[in-house]
Amino acid sequence: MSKRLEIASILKQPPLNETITVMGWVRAFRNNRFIALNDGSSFHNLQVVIDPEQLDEQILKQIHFHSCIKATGQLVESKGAGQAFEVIASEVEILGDSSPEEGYVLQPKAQTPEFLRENAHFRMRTNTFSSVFRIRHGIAFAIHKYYNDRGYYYMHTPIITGSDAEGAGEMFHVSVFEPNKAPTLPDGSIDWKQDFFAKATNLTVSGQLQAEMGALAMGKVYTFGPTFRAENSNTSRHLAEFWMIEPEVAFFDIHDDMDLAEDFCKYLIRYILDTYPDDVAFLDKRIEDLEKNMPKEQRRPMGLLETLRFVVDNDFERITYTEAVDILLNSKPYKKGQFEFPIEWGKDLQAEHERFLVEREFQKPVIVRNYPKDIKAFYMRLNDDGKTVAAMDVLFPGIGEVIGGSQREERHGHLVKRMQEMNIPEHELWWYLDLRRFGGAPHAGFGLGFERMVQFITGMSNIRDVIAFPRTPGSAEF
RNA sequence: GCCUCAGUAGCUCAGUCGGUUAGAGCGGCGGACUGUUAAUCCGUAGGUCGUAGGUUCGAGUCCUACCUGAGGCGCCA
Repeated sequence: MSKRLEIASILKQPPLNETITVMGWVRAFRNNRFIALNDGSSFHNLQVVIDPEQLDEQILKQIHFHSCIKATGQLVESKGAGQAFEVIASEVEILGDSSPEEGYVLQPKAQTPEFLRENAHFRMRTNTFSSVFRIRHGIAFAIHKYYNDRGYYYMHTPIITGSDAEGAGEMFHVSVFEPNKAPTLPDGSIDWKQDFFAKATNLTVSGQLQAEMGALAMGKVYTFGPTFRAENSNTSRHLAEFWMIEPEVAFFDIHDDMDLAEDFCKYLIRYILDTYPDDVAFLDKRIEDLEKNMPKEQRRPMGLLETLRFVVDNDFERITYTEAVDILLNSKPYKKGQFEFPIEWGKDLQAEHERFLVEREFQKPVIVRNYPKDIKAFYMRLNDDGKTVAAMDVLFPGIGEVIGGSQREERHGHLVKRMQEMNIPEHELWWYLDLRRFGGAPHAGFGLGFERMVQFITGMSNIRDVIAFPRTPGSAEF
């Protein structure tokens, strides 16, 4: 019996004229004779050629779209034009039929992402989704490689958190109480002291505060883990469960932080361009085909591949919030009254404003820094002007904010004052304040939305299509 | 949470001004095919028109509510 080989390794080093065994899923079956087989090891298929007259009729009938088969035969140079090699099968075995008659619904044609999302248990068998998930893996790997190569330590921050003050929106509660059976105090409120952790707990919305402990001891750390937000956000850029990367670095100021963010983004894109060129090329072609049928104004200004290369090859634009406001106030859409929301120093930039800056004014990624303190979180470092904080957002074309970060407030007095102003209970974050009282240091960090980066690199328009199991309001299937 | 649009065969869609038996391509099923590239060709089956009400002689088509999905906004990564 010949050894089973993966298609990726066969294409890399073809064992020509040897008898080999391959296993995989049928992507196409043409002319009763040609099977395009894919085993996921590579974007590419291997053609298996069968002789319908020699093959058992029962087996022939089970060679359906996405049936799983095992084929043994000689690897030869292909007589056809579409591929270099093919296997002349002497033996074919059906490992798993996938009969449409029994209800298999996927078809060998373009299918909508919405339909495939409803059939998410099968969608990785398609070209598009297998490419997306190979690239997703590649980005995850590159993240660890990037930080490991630079002396950062990977830190696991808690998924269940006891602090209610992380300041990043609605949280999912974690409790062992049965609904409506929770013990209550005389005033009717729930007695969390009787719960599993003897306090109210939630799923984490950020590992940043804990990562700061690491940075102020180990110097350079990063987290990469699941993050949960119970916000009722219904957009193509939001998930209730997503993955976030949060580097946190001692002795970094806001400029070091921006340098890291830019270098990191470019590294990830370059890594994927270098490592998964076939998958990127396919996704590039996919978007080109999709946009053929769209009106010009809805198309991207550049193709996917072109956009990725452009981001890698050009410096990100860096401006302050105050400069951004000035640019917007002098912009054509503002003067023509085309913005829906007002522009005024002190108000947060709306999506339409960010989009103008990134897609019209600069036409490249933009880092906006030094936001008014009143629209940002308590832990961001107050600038000398007393009005702004050392915060920065990295804005990408198409998907908006990919990174949000800041230099952290390391001065104990300043931090306490901010917490009081913003009604953050000091006793809950006693340890966070202690980090400023004992051996504190300037430090900075940011959070990168993993799925948003995957979205950007793959060009998928909905974030639900770059995570295997999307969790969104009203939806937790699979 | 707000706004807009959509829901017709397994999938993607067409269905005119409210009018008789609801249409196509793909897929399925049956057949043909020794070089195909989402193969092609011939034949064939398949629909309670999202759900519930309402208007009307008559509703896929008009109205109301709800459900589901998409896009945009807000919130954010």
